[in-house]
Amino acid sequence: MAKRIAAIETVPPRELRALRLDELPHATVALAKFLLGKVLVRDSKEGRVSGRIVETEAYPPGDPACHARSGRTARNASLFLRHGHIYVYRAYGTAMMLNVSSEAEGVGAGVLIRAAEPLTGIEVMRRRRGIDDVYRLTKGPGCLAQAFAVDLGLDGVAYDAANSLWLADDGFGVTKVGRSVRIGITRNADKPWRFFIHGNRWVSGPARLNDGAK
DNA sequence: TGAAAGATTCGCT
DNA sequence: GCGAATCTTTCAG
Repeated sequence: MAKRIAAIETVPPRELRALRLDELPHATVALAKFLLGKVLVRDSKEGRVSGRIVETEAYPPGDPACHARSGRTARNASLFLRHGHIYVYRAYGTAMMLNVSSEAEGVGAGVLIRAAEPLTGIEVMRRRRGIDDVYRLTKGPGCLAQAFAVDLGLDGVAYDAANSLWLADDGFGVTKVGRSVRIGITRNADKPWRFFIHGNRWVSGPARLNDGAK
C-alpha cells in the first residue's frame, strides 16, 4: 500500500476554467509571474492529470540564455510561435523541458515551467514516474514533464484543451511570490527571472524570497 | 566532421 | 552533498 498524503488526496479539485491564449500576458516576464498558481492539465487515455504551477523561469527576447538567441532553427522554432504554444526540448540526453512561447509571432522567447503541485491524477503520475513520494512527482522540470507525459510530439502545439495539454484558472490566489536568479545556466546568469510560490513544497530550487535577486 | 556544452536527475557515499 | 550518465544541437576548423 502506497503511503498517502491526506492533505493532497482528499482536497476536492476546484472548478477549472480553461484559459484562452488571448488571456495570457504578451510579455515574457509578465507571463512567468502570471502562470504561478494556474493549473496545468494533461488529458490522456490514462486519465486526467493536473497540477498547480509553482515555479517558472522567464527567457525573454534577446536573452543570451534563451534557446532562441542564435535565431530560428528546427529545434527552437516553437519559441517563435505566437505566445501560448508548447516548446519541448531534451536536455542532458534524457530530461524533457516544458516551456510556453511568450511573445508575438516571429519573436523568440519563452517561459520554462519548472515545477507544479499535483492536484489530480496522482496515481497516474506515480506510475509514470515509478515512485510513490508525492513530493518528488513534479519537482523539477524533467520530473514534471515525465509525470505529465510530455514528449517531443507536443512541441509546437498550442496550449488548448483540444490538444490534451492546456492551462486553467481555478481561482487560486497566490499571496507570496518569490524571485531569484535562474537555475543551471551560465549565460546572463545574474538576472532574477525565476519566480516561485513562496513556501510551497514542490519548488525545486532555493525557496527564499528574493534569493539572489539583484 | 569533430568536439563541447547544456534551462537535469539519480544513485551512492 | 557530489559526481556520473546521456544525447542532441550547435559551432568551429
